[in-house]
Amino acid sequence: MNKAQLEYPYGLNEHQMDAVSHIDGPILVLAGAGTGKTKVLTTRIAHIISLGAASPNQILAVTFTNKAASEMKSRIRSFVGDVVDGMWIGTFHSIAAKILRYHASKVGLSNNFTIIDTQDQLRIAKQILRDIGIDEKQYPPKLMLYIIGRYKDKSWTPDKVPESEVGGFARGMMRQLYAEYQNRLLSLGALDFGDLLLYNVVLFNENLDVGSYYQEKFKYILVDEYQDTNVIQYLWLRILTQSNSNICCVGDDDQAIYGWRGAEVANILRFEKDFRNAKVVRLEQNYRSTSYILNCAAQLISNNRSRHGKTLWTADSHGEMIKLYSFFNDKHEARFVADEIDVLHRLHKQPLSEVAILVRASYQTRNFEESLNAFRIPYRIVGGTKFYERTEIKDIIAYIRLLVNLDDGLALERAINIPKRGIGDATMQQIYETSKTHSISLFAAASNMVENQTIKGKTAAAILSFFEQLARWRSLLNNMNHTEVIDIMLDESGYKQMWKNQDTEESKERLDNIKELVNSIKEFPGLSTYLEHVSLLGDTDAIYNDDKVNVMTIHAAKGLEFSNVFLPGWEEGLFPSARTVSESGNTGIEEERRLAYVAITRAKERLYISYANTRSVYGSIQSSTPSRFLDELPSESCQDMSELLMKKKKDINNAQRTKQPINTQSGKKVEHNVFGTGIILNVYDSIAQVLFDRTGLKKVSIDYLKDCEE
DNA sequence: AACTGCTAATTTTTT
DNA sequence: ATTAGCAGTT
Repeated sequence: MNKAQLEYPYGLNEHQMDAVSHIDGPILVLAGAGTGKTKVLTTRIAHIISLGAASPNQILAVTFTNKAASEMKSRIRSFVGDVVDGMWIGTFHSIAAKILRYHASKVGLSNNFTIIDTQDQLRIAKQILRDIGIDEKQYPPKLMLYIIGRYKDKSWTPDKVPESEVGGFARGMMRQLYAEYQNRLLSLGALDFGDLLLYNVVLFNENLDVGSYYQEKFKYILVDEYQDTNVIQYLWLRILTQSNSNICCVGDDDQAIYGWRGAEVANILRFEKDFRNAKVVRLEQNYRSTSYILNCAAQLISNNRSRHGKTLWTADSHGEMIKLYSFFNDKHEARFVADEIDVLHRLHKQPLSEVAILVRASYQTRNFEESLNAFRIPYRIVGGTKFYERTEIKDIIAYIRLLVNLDDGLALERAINIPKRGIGDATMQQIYETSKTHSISLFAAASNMVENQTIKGKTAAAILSFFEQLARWRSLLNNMNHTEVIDIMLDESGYKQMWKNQDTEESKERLDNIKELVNSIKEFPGLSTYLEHVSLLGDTDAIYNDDKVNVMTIHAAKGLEFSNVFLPGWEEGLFPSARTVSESGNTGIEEERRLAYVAITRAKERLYISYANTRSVYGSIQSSTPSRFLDELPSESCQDMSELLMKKKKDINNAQRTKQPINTQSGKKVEHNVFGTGIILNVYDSIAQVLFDRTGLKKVSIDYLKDCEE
């Protein structure tokens, strides 16, 4: 324990105390990795409450992820108890949504607007391009959405997009496409993520009374990860701080990794100019990592030019050197990592939850899933295929959206023919046309067309019976618990049956997911509350306290820490990513370097960095050179393990050559000198999983096994 | 309307 | 290596 820490309340050091106690006026806390920034934020809020400087509902704390928000909440709760429930703590988007629901009508919205996800956005974008007659191949809808997203990040409504920014997409029609996109969303009663803040700013600007209400209301504002804010978030904060500027922004310019989605590092770099009389506090003492790890990170990031600059230090010891490895290919790399984790777990008694594999691109996780499986090491992919992005979950949510609002066109489009009811593309196209020409919802259009026989026969009957079912389920909601209604709906609609009929491993898993979904709905008072929660959830945000290895992208690892960290795939083209380099040049390289900095600083004790000489990408094999970032690591903190590894391999090979190869088929009976007889379950890279008669499941090298005759 | 089999595009990172 | 989208078939 550091002596300086004991001299201040709350167990803070001098600089942390500075950041906590200076509550009046703007303050920027430049908090390096592992310097206790969450502690500062939470203690600061507790401090404000204990001084009586503000009541809980006058405090606004914004974060980027739900995870960070709930972490903050629970830590504040430990200081002040349930008072925390009255505070405005949440992501930029959830707070913006909350405000927007209160004042929706003032910006021409209905307060039961739905928040749509990327898939819905994509469908709308495709429709627009098709209707206007623009070739999807030449102008991809994804790119169109990306451009619109960046417009929104800059707070440009369609009429505000500058001429210079219309660009080459669809021969300069971007502004028109954007306007059309906004119109369609409005007619669907839907908002995308970007709209939440966009309409907030419009709301404040066009209704000064609303703006000033919130300016007065929020006495203290705290912002986490300020380096990742974009222009509109910055504007939003500026508006809210107009009457008093008690704003505390915490961030680290060296950890700015979201430039690609519109974040402006400039926000944090010019804080002192934006907020007059701003105090700046630097937190430079790191409480997380050994000095080898810290030196590594510091040396690497010093290659970046645009930064505030700070010097992290630690009172911790050297620890172990950073281990560098080179492998023949990506499979070898994955196998080594799994093997080493096995050693860390069994020999060094490291809990698996203290081990993380952090990758640059999510497709890299595949190899690790395979190798960890082969070693029977439990793992979790954090933020992989997210729960709420699974087909079955999205289907059911579409059904629920219809229960809440029949006019939800996107939901109807999805649910109407799942399970198959015989309502196909051609019919949907007709319904869609009618709804557009009469400006009515898809539901209304379909109902009318069935009634006046524009649609006839089997199709009409199918639509009618589905709509009648919907009406019935909706009426059940009046006198029945909403989870029971969902259960009934899943049965009567034939949705569950559809998966049961498949009867595969996959369909069973889907049915389990459905169960889990229905369970989670129980915790909400009503369906609309539930939908709000779901639509704002970026990742699963589950609380992970079971003992599993964590596999995730570096982006997903921000804010987390682990005793043992593996950083595979440090190759040119992958990390730094070729795409970033070609799109953003040197700025891109610097962002990639910050990403590397974030990755390294996740490690507390042991850090492994590796690259593979060849890697299979798109099914074909590509060779690559080591990442330039490897050259930027200080050699005195690193140890090149490749040679050692080569030697070890050679020894094993030699040993194997002298021995008689044994039959290693699964199910084969074998004998071991120490463990006795057992049965082989599987073999991976000369390591066999054997179920021994006396001692149970063990992993042993096949070199120590011999055939056992019965 | 639903199914089948072929081709082309895809992989950065996310609220 | 997978998958979405498409044309042609039932």
